[in-house]
Amino acid sequence: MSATDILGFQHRLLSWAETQGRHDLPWQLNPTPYSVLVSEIMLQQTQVATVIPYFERWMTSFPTIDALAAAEEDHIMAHWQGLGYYSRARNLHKAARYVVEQCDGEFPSDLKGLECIPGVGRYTAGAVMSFAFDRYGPIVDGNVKRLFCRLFAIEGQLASSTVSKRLWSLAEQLTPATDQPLSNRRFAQSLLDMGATLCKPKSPDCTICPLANQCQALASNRVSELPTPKPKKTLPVKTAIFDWHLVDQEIFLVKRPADGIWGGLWCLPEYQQPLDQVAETKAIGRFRHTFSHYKLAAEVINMAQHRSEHQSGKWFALDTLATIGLPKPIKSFIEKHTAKAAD
DNA sequence: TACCCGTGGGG
DNA sequence: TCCCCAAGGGT
Repeated sequence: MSATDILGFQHRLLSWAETQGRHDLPWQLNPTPYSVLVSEIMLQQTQVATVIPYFERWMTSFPTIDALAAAEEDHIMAHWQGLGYYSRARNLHKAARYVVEQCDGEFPSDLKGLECIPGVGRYTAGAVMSFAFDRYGPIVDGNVKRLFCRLFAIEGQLASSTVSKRLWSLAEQLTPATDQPLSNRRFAQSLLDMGATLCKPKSPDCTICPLANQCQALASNRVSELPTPKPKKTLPVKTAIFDWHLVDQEIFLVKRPADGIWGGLWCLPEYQQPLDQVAETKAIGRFRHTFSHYKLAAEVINMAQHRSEHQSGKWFALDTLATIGLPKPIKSFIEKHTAKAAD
């Protein structure tokens, strides 16, 4: 694109966002590097409406990066419970300690420095640059990918290195330099707003799009075909057995290791063995759950002799479960099977 | 590169 | 019900 085309793009985009963009999201109110980081991590692969109440609670409980760095992991996980992708919460804790201990409490204000923070990749580094510092920080997220793939009629898998390089290259070119009159913060927000509310995955509003004139997908009637959809795969089904011990309104839970699914959360003890190899069991119930990459068919039983094998386990009073993090399906199962006690 | 990592909204 | 996919990062 010529320099004139780039300026035209930037001005049409920002002028549209001035009236049609989002200006009242909680993390737009008084952005600091810390609040921007928290919101960006929460927003990874998670919808805005879902994040808002989590963000509000988080900033109330952990208002500063020092408060977060000093917090207990269980307290942190309790605040993340239900958001999913729990490594984000653990990384955010690491990030706080990193900035406090390695950076003297001061956020790096350049892309390279930001990408050294645990859980911060190229997108998030650009977002912090733009939103927190109002400086040059190109961003390529799902919204930008969709918008650019249509504007420039880019075909091919989004995950491929060629498409990825092309998208980042475009973002670097189209993002205004730090010292230009255009605000980097407003530019980044406008890109996201355009992708999220106008250039939507399904039924985009091309008739009122200020960029329709230069949209190559629209010109060639390929808007619905771009970006190129991912090849779909059928999810494998895994089975799991969970052990149920409920005595005097207390339940026995085990803290899951950090690396696997539901890392860092408290859960019913899990067993992989076939059920018929376990003696003296009582059926409690079953549930199904779909993850991003597999389906889980779970059975919950009571195995009297197995509880003592879990040194890491602890008993929790049912009315204290809100103070720790539990996997959503486990929490739902416990609530369902202890509901009668509340009446 | 492709897989792992959650949950919920909306068509 | 099924499917896509959401302000991605780590490995």
